[in-house]
Amino acid sequence: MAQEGKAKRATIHDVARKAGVSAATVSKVLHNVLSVKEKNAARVHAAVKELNFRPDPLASGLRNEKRRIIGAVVPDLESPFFGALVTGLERGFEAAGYRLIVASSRESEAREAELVTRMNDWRVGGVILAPVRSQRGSGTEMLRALDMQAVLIDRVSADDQFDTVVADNYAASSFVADYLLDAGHKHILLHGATRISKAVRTRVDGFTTRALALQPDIQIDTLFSDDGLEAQRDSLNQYFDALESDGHPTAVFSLSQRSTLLVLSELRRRALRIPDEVALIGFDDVDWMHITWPSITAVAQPVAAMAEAAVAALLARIEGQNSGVPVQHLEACTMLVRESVEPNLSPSRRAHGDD
Amino acid sequence: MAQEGKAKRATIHDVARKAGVSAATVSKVLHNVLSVKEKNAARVHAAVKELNFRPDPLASGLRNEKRRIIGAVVPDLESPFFGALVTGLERGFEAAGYRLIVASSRESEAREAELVTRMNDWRVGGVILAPVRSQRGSGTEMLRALDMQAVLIDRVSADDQFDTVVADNYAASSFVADYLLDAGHKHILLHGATRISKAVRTRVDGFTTRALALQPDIQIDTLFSDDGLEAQRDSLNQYFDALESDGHPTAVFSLSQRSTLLVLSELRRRALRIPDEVALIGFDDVDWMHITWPSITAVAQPVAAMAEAAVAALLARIEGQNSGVPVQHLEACTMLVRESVEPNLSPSRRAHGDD
DNA sequence: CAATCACTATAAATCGATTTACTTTTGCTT
DNA sequence: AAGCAAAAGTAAATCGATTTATAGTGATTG
Repeated sequence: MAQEGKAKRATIHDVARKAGVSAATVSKVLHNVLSVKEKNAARVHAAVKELNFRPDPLASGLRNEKRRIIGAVVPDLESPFFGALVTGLERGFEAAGYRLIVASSRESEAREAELVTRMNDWRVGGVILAPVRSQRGSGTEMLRALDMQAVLIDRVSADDQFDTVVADNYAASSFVADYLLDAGHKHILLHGATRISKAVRTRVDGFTTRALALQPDIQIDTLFSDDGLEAQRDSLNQYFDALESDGHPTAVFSLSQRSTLLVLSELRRRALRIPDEVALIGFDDVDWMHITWPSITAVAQPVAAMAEAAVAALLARIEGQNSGVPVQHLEACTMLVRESVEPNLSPSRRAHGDD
Repeated sequence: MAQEGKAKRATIHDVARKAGVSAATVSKVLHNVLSVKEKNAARVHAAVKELNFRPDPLASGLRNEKRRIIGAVVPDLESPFFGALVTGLERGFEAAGYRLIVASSRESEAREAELVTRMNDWRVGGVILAPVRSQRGSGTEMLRALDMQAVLIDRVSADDQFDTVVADNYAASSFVADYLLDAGHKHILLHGATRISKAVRTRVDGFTTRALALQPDIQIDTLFSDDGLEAQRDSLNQYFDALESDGHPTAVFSLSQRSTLLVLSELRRRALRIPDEVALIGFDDVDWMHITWPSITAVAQPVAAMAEAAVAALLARIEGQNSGVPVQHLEACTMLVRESVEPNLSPSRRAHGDD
């Protein structure tokens, strides 16, 4: 009993011997092939239990062309967004009887390609790739070269070979424009604090297009910086200093979580009251946003829906139900209305230059 | 050329044929065995390159007893702590020539045991397990039963079979006591906002023991709640309401990230100035803490050091350099001094009941 | 010149499950 | 009871790399 763990693993042949049948029969029983007599099946099951047998995935994978394994490559495992995404993917694939292998490219294109190659070595049935940069990166190229099944997610636009899944940044930002203009804002700052990616560009587009359509004379300032914390604080600081004489924006649309953090910090440092003096709305919702005071109105990315869509799309490809042209799945974002934007202010309090 | 990806993968025999040698020789070349003539080695390398050959890990794993693969099981991939931990582990093991497979138990003990079993099936060389609850959970039991090499991390105390790696919660909390008492605080709230775990209990112990030793008449309130957001806000609110008449604590030691968030929120709602009226120090450091205003003084867990220690400990076991009794690795935390605690206040401003 | 040693190289066995191709049983019909 | 199709069972091939046991090749030595 004490040495039980030391004993060599039972193989399918051990089970066969104990059950008095052949290895082939055991294999059939394990795979629910019907052509096995009740009696033998029972003996096999008993032997399996007694010997504590589990098939060796290496051996079984060697013979099979494809395995029920999916690989996921994300740029970063430390961010809550990708953490949640991976969790959702894992849940979805496991429900369908697949295993998920997760790896992080750590924002490196070279690693991304390397991981895709490795996953091909492991004969995964397919890959969910969240590329470092866009769908034209080296990871995607490798997927193409190796002729793998894959779904691209998050930092991509439509692709001519792979299904893609992205949050509907455009519609969400467009809605933010509606919301802020409806609340009476006429001078708005768009603030970004990351390298300008496909997603951020789309957010700016969506907002600006809609805002200008609604109100051609609106004043939209944009401020981007990705130089590290100090430089970012400085640039925000300088922006507000420069404005002092002709009035400040009455609302800020921060384009990422990090940006929201920076803007919030700057507004507090200047003792600008939220939402009275400056309203704030952020893209990306994070746990602390509903707990600050005031709580922050934010656009939540549909992580769960994105994971689900990606799972469904990849499984449809793998299991051959879908061999049509690549589809782009746009998942709708949700705006979580909290306290940092006051709806329907009287226009007078929102006039320009009345400081 | 266009169909290249479709072509069947090259095997070691294909390489052998192309190079005009046997498969065994190719294998030797790939493993840097010296007994191969320069000329043949060169031909093999050429053939490998030409056919774009990569050994099939399934086939090679089948023959070998153990593979250079490590499994990591963490309770949660959405938290920045475990995200960073996993990233550190991955970096460490890859530097040593091992691959890391990551999976999340999603706070379920059953899943934890299942994942450990699965990793054993995959013949990992060892496992890094961050248990859901403690070292006496089902994952650890499974590790024992399967006689696997493993290192336990984070939510554990010393174990009699496995090396363990934990942050030195006791020393850090003890230091926080020094720091707050040195700053003149005499009434302190300890606030927890998660299920009481081994780690949190140690934090309370460390703080209380030290504080009482330094100053026996100190007033330490403790408040714990894990009932969900609203209940947590309520309990904090009630605590402060009840105190109104006989003065409030002049400092709060929040015992987790979430707790810091809740306390911060409540203090702001009550318009209590930080650090003038109430000082705040938190266990766990998160990105937003150095960006709020005022920024939050916090104890940072040594994630990188923990990952490094776990990697080193496991590799030492696997590679047989260490077969001694299990060791507990205590990694020192760092206190990041920011603005939410004012050092060395005059005692008068800190007196009780002067509101 | 035969014998021995050191080096290279390889054929074949091996790992464990799956699957193919084939044999044996069983069940049913006439 | 013979005949035959369907069902049940199995031996052996297979997947691809590694490794063992063995064979070949020179070179060196007694």
